[in-house]
Amino acid sequence: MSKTRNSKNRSLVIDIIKKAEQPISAENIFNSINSIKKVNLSTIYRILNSLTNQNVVIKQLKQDGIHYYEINDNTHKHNLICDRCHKTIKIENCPLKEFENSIKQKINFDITSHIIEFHGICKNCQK
Amino acid sequence: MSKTRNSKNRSLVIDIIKKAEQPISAENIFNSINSIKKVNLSTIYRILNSLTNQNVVIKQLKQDGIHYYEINDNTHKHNLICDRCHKTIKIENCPLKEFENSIKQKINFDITSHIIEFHGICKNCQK
DNA sequence: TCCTTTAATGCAAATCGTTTGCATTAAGAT
DNA sequence: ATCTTAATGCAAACGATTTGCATTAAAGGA
Repeated sequence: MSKTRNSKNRSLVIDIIKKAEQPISAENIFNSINSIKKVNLSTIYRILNSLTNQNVVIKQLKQDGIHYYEINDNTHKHNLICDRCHKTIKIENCPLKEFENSIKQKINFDITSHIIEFHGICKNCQK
Repeated sequence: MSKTRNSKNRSLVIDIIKKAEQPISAENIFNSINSIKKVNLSTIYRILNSLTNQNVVIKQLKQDGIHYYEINDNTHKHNLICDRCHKTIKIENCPLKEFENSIKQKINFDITSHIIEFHGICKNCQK
């Protein structure tokens, strides 16, 4: 294994993902950094893949065909995506723990991971 | 609205998706049809998009970056994907109904749809 | 049945997010 | 300060899907 160097871009990317507080796309990160200094998109992708492999961030492909990244704080969370304002709301408790247990008991399928995409309309946008 | 014609390819595609009994990709369908008669991939995509818009089939983008199609029988189901044999197991009852209600009550977010991707190891492959 | 209309198709090129090869630059260990 | 090699920029490639355009073939009416 080669050692990961602490490049400026790498820490910039981490900072931006942290600040975002929502899953954020490569292009978004690219734009954020580019407003400060010039970077190449492929650099962003390489950094993101490295961060993903090292479990620093979690990568999820959403139904819009774009990968979104968020900090991996080792808690299992899900997001609610508002289809009107496109904001994402974090929810802390995962509703599927018991379900996964019951599936294990019923049909002996061992669920090791799950990805959910919730869509709907947030409180504000319902007005 | 223009009227959809009952082309041979269209009904072939529907048949193949039905027979598959698993979510199936455009390329899979393409190969199936091509073993019988010559078709163009873009034709398959056009048929699939038409079927999706007419709610005849349901389209889901999975984490592998490929769209999978299954017949829409208007029941809400989910699939368990075995990461070893890559088979898909259908599960009939959705575990998220109560959860969605509780979210509505707690934070007044109105969940209109959700997509789940369960991964794990099936009964057979655990041996 | 033959005509007419227009949806369906084939083909090639375009799209879009992401990845890769290669030459250059710069971390960070010695 | 020097050396090794990870990080970067740039352009080209990638793979799934879409699109433009010319051609073919359903399906309704004469």
